[in-house]
Amino acid sequence: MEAQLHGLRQSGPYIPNLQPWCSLSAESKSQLLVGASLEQMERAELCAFSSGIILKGVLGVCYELSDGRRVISALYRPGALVDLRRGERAPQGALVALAATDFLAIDSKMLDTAARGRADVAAVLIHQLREQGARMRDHAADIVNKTPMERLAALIFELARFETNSERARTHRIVHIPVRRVDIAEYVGVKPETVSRVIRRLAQEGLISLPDKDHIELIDAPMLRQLANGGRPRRSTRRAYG
Amino acid sequence: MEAQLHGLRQSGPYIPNLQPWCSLSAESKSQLLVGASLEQMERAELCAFSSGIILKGVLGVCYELSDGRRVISALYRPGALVDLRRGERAPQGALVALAATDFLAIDSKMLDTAARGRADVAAVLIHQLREQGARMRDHAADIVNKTPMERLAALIFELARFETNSERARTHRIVHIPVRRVDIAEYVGVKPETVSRVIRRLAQEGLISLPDKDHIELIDAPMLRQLANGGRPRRSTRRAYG
DNA sequence: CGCATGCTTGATGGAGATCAACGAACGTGG
DNA sequence: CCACGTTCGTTGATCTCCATCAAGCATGCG
Repeated sequence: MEAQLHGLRQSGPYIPNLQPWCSLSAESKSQLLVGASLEQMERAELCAFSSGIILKGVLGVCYELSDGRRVISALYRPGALVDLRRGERAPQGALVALAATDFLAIDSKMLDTAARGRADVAAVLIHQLREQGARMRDHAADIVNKTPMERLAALIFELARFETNSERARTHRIVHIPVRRVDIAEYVGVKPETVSRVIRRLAQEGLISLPDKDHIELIDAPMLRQLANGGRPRRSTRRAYG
Repeated sequence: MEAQLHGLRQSGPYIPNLQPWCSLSAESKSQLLVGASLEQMERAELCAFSSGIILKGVLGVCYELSDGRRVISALYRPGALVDLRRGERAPQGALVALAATDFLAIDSKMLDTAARGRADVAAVLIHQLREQGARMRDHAADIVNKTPMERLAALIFELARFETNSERARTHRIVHIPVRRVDIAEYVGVKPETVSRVIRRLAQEGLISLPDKDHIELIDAPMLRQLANGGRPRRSTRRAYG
């Protein structure tokens, strides 16, 4: 329950060999590493930094409501640039590890300086911010007015895009679920019990299968995609073909 | 229901005299205006452009689900930079006017060029993208696991930050509601009937008053803020003090 | 007026939260 | 090896809040 802040350990910070970052020039990379630190975090561990790059694992932005409810408003996958700063107001929500995670914490001022001085850094920054804005809009659309089944279907496709399972997902259509059921529930806005029931029903209806608790195999991906997009006949027709 | 695309009319495009834009240099302003067009849109009118600046009114990003459900995943207020582009994939959601709106459509390539060549444009772009990302995270947290009452309370504060009522909001704490009830419902993820009931209950409990249908007066702003943050005793206690 | 649009109110049912208990996996220590 | 505790996931039974359906108003406009 109680997560603790973590000091940096003795490991060499490095720019990951992932999508947007590997194309940066050597000078840009080394400039970003000035003042950067490699944070190796356990699950449920809070992160005090507000900008950086995910090297491995999953981070989430967690809001704690006054009465104890927790919600997760954003997920960050490996390779994602995290930048929680906002203009005037103080940032809201806490950056928390949802799994064992390596995080390259980048000094915010250095990030700004690099973006101002180097065109490739600025391009990557703008690209990342745009991409994440689009993902947040998609996510908001997913959770605003969809049934739990549709939300989970959409989440499966979101997790399928994670770096970790790009190979397996493409070949065997197996999606790794890197977070706990509770985190899924808090991200899509249902209760863990409902997550469990919905996944079971998706398997019963033949859309997915469950090799183990951490993996989901896509059996009928087109149908699942249609479900994620809100394409259920009319009313939810749960046991229509039961 | 059916919105139609709109051609540009004969009016002079101009950079608005609003917050982030008025501080740009004259050269940057004139460069952004190359290829820009002033779109004057009626309510429910679609916008074919994916980047620009709102001069007046409200725009929303609207997702149409396969079975006819509509959701609004983002709101843009006057002064906001709209940039719906995403990296690889095609942008999702349609830009639609939720009220009579003046929109300065900016050519996407020109926006990129200006951001690449001019530091002040890049700074504004990055600032806007960060700000909107933060707002989207807040919004996702608002709609994920909150009661309709809490969602509406949060929405009132979001609308209070709109440019239109900055003066009245500060003096008399009166918030202008620029969109229809249906749009509110589709944005916060409830039905119009529920919006109506919740607003009535907020007024009954003395948190707000309703001068007319388009305005909300904040009577007990701290309590409303606490409600928006999820601070309801335990269970919703609707008729507890009936 | 006659019709359309938008907002509100009431009555009802159902989907998901809630409460409670069980089961599986894992590590620890005797 | 087994007893024990913890964590996480699952399953079942009940309840309640919101969607749904339906109708009633107010306003605007031809």
